[in-house]
Amino acid sequence: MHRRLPSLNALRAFEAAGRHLSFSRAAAELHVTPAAIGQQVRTLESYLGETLFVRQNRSVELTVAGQALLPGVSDGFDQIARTMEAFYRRTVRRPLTVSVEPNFGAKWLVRRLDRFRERHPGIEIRLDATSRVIDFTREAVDLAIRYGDGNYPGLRCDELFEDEVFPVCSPALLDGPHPLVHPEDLQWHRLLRQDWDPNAPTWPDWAMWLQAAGVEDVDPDQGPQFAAGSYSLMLDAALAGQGVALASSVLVADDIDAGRLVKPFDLSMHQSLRYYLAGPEATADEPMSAAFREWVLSEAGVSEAAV
Amino acid sequence: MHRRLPSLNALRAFEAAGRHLSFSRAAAELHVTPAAIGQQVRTLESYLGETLFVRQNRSVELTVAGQALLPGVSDGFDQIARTMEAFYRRTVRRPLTVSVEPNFGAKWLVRRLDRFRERHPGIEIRLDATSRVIDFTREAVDLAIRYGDGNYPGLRCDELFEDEVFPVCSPALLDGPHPLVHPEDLQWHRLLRQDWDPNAPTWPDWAMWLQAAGVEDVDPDQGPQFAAGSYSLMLDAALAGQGVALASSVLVADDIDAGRLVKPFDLSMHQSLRYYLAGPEATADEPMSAAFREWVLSEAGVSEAAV
DNA sequence: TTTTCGATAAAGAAAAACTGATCGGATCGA
DNA sequence: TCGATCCGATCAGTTTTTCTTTATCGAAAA
Repeated sequence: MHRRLPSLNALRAFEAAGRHLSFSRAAAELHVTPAAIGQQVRTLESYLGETLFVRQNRSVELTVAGQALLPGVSDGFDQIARTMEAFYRRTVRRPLTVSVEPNFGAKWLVRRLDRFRERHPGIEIRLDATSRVIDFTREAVDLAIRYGDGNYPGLRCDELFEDEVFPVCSPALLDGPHPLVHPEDLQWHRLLRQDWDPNAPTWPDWAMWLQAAGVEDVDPDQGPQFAAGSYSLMLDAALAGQGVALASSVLVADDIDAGRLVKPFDLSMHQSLRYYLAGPEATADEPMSAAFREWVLSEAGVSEAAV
Repeated sequence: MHRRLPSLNALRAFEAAGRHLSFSRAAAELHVTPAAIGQQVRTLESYLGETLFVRQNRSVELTVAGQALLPGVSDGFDQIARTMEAFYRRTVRRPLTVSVEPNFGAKWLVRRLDRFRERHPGIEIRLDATSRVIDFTREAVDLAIRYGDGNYPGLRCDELFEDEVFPVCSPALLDGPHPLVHPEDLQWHRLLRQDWDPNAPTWPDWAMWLQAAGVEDVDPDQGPQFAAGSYSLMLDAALAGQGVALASSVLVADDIDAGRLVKPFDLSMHQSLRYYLAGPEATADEPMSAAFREWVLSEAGVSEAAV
């Protein structure tokens, strides 16, 4: 079977533009710029040797040739799209179960999952938020994201992030009666404190940070306390301007980017523990696991090759 | 209408591979390497989160998922391919008429036209071999390739080649009893001579070349003569080893590349006349004309931007 | 008249696709 | 049993394609 097909991307651009009778709307549908549509259409016209659109200044319409071409092409893409939809639905789809450290899941992963769904519409993710150690041989878990030292024998393990800990607060606190300029200024503010599960890896506490900062006249034991596992409550308090929290760089990155939180001092405490993605070697190359790993590493800004 | 389609190229690779049950044959069909097919299929599998082929060591077969996906996708591409074929056939297709200087047409253009057809299956070329001056307003000619000075007022004109003239002969003459090493050696060989139409642009003759080479004891008036317009007969004689011809670089480039002719001396006579592609400004941007111009310029090794 | 909207052009950047080389396991013939 | 061969996998590097960015243009709308 010999098919003489033009560039399929050009054909798709033409089809969308012809259906909408607008390069801009076609561009919106395909998530590209109108210029890209224009170029693709021109490529197709050059390939065919025939003008497909009459360009008016504020609109386009199909030429006779374009009208002749559009319906069949639309049908073809429809057919393919229907097949894909059926495939997404009909195939028995085992979800990919990812066990995720709860704070990381809430503050980092779930906000990005939409992008994964967009990229891999065939893969359904099932999240399991826990810090438990996973026994992959016994539990129906495909991958786990954990905070630790990366020493997980027998598992395929990829580093996601380094981590450091530093104070964060609402930007409102920078403007108040006692602006946070030097660490000493913390004496005027409440320190939001996190209790730690004695069995789990912990972060530095305020006493350690204040010592590293060389500050002596701030009481590390004043201010609201939050139970182990209530990290996000503590962050909510910080977001609400109720005090200054010691936070993990990974977990506040989004809030800082958005300007909801600020980092008043430069001093960070580097953590030897990091976030890792771990899973059994045996399933590491299955498409679902591989796709998730590749995606999460690229979201983490780590090219997989560099690991 | 919102379609969630994977990469269309990946889908096409999968379809071909599934139809042939072989990456190699799919690669042959799509004119790429098997490695490319393998990567495209892997991309699709990662997108879908599902293995589509079972790889055996010397063959592949479809998984259940692959079997579910293939028929619908095939149908879609078939539909598009049928539409394209119908479009190529049904649309009233005015051929693109290109008037071409006869020697250039024979020695350069026709050998390359297949590549144009492959790139633009919708455009039919009609060649008109003549050296006449074309009046585009009166004759049904879209473009012309001419040998001249590029001064064609009112026309869109692009330079194709510079030209130079030098002796060529069959490689057999290099090994004979009187090998061609220095211009003086020409005295042992026949000079193939071309008469010129007194009204047309001419090339240098042997007398001019011998003078430039500083050779005096070779008679420029001995050897077979060929009538104006019989340039290709003269070249055939040279190809057959019957003598040495004065040839244009453009018109013998292919024969020299293929080793059928050689250029025994370094001395070339530079020509101020060149090959040009010319056509009316008004139609220069029509898809057919633009496609031909772009193609012929790229074949000539001239990027259109540089003109 | 001025603004706005949609299309266009050129150039450079980003992403996708492909090649080429190498490896490795069946299968086939001797 | 041993090569030789075939087919696919993989990886790095490169080419090609595709896209964005920025600026411009002309008619329609305000």
